[in-house]
Amino acid sequence: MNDSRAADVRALPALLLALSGELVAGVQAGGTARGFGDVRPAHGYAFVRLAPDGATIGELAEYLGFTKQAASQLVDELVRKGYVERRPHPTDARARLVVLTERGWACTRAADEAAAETVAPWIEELGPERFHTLVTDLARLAPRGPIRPSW
Amino acid sequence: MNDSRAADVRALPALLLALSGELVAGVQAGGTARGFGDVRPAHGYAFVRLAPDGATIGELAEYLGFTKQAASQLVDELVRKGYVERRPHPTDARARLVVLTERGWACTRAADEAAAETVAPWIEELGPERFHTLVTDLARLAPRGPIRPSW
DNA sequence: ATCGATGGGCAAGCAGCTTGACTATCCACA
DNA sequence: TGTGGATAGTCAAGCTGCTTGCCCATCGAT
Repeated sequence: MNDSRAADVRALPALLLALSGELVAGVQAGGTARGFGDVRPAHGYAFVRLAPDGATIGELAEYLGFTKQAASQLVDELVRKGYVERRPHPTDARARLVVLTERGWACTRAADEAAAETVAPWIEELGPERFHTLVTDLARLAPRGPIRPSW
Repeated sequence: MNDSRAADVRALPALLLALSGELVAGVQAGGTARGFGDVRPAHGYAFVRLAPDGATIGELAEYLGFTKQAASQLVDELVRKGYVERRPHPTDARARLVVLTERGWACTRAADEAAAETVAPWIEELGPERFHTLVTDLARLAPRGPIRPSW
């Protein structure tokens, strides 16, 4: 009994990493197939923060866990590729609000579709009930902070 | 019903990424606490391939999914830090076998401990049975290939 | 009006990976 | 048996994405 628990503990890390790796690869591939091959996974994490109402460079940097300078460069690249734009901040003349363009929203939707596509066979494999249990349990375990690239 | 399934599908990616991010962070922190702060997550993936019997540079490169040159540099760094050593290959004079040193094995054990430590509260939260179900289900879904850094 | 704190850009530097060219060795075949 | 293409690995150079250090403009408390 305790042996099997130890075996579970030993197996879990690899399983978790393998599965989340597969998810990232699936989203990447699905995004490319839909014409968004020029966004890297790190951009996806940024989109999550920018999606609802936009964010300042500083907020984005904090969310991603890197420097403002790096966040600014990342935004430069996304501006160049047409996914976001910098607007004047409504209440603070120092700050600028970074928001998604229409293409940015399209990319976000494509990523959601690609994710759903990647997950679909998992539902197939486990069946809806057991899949629901899995999601519920993961929800109990997962921290609620920002989702960052983890390598 | 179908609504709740769609909600599950939408929630799963973030949960999976959050949890595996937490795991990586936990292993990293636990490794640092045990005196192995100079290994990056990418090194960990290499250790997995090197652990049983060592590997050649080419095998390691293929496993990690990058070039032989990059694998060679990674090994250089690990040699410099005392985690691995290059030995002559027993049957092929062109090749060299990269194997873990005693410190490399110690680091591997520390990583396992740190992973177990990170996972422990999860068992606490779900209870042993439900945790076992979780691991079983993940095992049915996870691909069986190499574990690579995914960002 | 002043001054420390905050938002963010500029420039340089560094780490980790890729590409291309090269050497040493292997092994299949004439 | 020796010759030639394939393979293991390294050297050197270059690129990309991030950090560090510095700067200016604006904010807001006094």
